Amino acid sequence: MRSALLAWYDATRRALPWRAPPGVRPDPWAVLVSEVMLQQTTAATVARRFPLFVQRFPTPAALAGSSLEEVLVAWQGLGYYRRARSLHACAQRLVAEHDGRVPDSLDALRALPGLGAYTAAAVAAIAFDRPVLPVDGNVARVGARLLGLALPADRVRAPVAAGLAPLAHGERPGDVAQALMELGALVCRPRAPSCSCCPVRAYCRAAGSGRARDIPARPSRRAVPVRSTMAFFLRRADGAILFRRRPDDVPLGGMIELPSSPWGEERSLDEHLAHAPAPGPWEPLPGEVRHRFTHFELRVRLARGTAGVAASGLWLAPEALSAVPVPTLTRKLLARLGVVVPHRGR
DNA sequence: TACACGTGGTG
DNA sequence: TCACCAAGTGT
Repeated sequence: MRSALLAWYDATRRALPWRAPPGVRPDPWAVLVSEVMLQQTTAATVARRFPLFVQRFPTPAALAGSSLEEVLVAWQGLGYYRRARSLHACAQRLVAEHDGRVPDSLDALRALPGLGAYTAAAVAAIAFDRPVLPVDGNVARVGARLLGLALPADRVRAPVAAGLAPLAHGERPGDVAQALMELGALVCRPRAPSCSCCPVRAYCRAAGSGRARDIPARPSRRAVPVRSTMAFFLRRADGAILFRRRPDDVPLGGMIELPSSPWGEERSLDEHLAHAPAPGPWEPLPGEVRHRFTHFELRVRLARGTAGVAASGLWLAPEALSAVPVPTLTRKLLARLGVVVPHRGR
């Protein structure tokens, strides 16, 4: 089973930007950065963004010596922005406590900000060939099928970790980990597993009984609540647009947005206008912009202010937006208003 | 433990 | 259009 898996990996592995060529020891910092980026983010997205990021921050010292603002700018569009904050803190810890290098023990990795059980194990295995098996969503699914565990998806990690742990021992534990993840991404997919192409089908209890598609069981979904707001667009004669910076301790913390009323229940126009950044008049625009966050949907109506209205805040020319962190929501609103935002790395 | 936390691709 | 979901972590 182990050798069949590795043989398949050697023959079909993708040349992803963070992967060292076969037989070459990867740069542990690059592995760490890639694993943090890959948390709940697709390999295709990370593949586009990773090269520029490590070029910009090639070492822990380079990232630790940059401002959080610079890191957030480089992280734009990747989502889960707390990861960028954690990575910044992580780099500073590496410089302060580990001589600017990534430690090679599981315990030391696990103690770093932003590295949980999965990522610490992944870095230990992939960068240092430690005999540990990181269990991510792919490995959990692959393992649940191999072992025939008909449990809900959010309960399979522990039994899979126990059942597959022996695979981590022996040669090339890092490649075993990546092979299982690669198998989950390419063959043992969530909805349409290609069991007929699977290199370890002979060892799979779910495939043997034709149940692969139904394992693991899907947990039931709850309805996604809707919140509403009104965003205010004010543009000066010189082209500058009024923005504000979100506080550090909220979602999208430290990032740039249009002034808006609080996100919440549906409100009347007058209630929204009470939160406008200037007296007005304001011209409500038709339609709304919908943006889906992880756990709620935000519906944004837009109002355009009259040129010449006095307001204080963060006035930025569109060209200046490349130097500040702009989340996708703000980008979407500006696009609706006909403002194109420059963006690196997309 | 359950929930908060972003975004883009996909069928 | 829309639900699903992807190399999870912190609280």
